[in-house]
Amino acid sequence: MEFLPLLREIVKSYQAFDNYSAPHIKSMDLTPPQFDVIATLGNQPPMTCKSLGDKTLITKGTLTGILDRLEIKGMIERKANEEDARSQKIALTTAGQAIFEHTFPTHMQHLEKAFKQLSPQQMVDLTSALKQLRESIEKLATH
Amino acid sequence: MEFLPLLREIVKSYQAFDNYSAPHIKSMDLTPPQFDVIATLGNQPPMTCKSLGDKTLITKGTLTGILDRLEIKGMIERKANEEDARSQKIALTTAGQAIFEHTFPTHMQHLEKAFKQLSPQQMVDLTSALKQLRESIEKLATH
DNA sequence: GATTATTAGTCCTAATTAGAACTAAGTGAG
DNA sequence: CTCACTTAGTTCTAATTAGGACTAATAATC
Repeated sequence: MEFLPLLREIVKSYQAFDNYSAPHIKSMDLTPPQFDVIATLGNQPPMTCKSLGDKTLITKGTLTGILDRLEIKGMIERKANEEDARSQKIALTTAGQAIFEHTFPTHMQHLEKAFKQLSPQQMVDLTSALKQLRESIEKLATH
Repeated sequence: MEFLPLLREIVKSYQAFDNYSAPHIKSMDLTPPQFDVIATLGNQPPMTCKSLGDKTLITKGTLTGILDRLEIKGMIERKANEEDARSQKIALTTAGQAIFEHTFPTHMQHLEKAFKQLSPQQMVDLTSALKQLRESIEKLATH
């Protein structure tokens, strides 16, 4: 049971980050998943739902609703995929692009403050330790 | 922007853990928050919603619904609080206690496997690095 | 080439989520 | 004591969440 403090700390870190990030995103009239989608589409060629879901870690059933709301807000559009009629290409509209250009840098600056306390070396070390743990968890999950 | 890999890794680690943990909890006919509540009440004297929410990091509006469902399942009961008529004491029923005794150790064993790859020292280091980061984030959030 | 299997996305359901409004009950200042 | 303030929980709403059923289209196999 010596792993409990670590587990607890992972959960609390994640939630602390969320509690810090979410109000700022809300002040831009977006929800966190909506911002995530806009940020992922920004400065990228249009992509399929599948690809968007893989990058944002949002499952397909959830993604449909998020895209519906962004479409109503006029920020994204669904276009037919020439190469594969099963799928679509999701792209930012001009309005969505403008939102991206305004909100993305602002939010990155907001987040950067939270990480300023760590040295670059600490960030590298922490990242690689978490990665090792994650990969060992993922290995088990596929069994 | 050097913090992005770390941020990404925190999110992915958290989700990897969730993806590993959730199916096992579901196999015991509970949802993750329901299990969280049972585990928090287990081997503890009855506690108020407030206290339960603080420990599980579940907000009060959410907690009401989770407790409703656990009450319907006969696992918890809400009892009047003698000392303060505004609040209640939440307690495991006999059935809930039995579920706790069966599912808690089983799930701990399941989780332990995921952390076996890390040495005790690595766990301590990782925990303290995350804690430092979290505390610096929390300091900003209170502004 | 026909059949089978896989893939992409939508729709549906049950549960969670945060936050705000609301009620009831305790606390504190005068 | 009385009025303002705080606290505990419920209720409500809009959005997310995962997962399964479903449709349409593509790929794979024989």
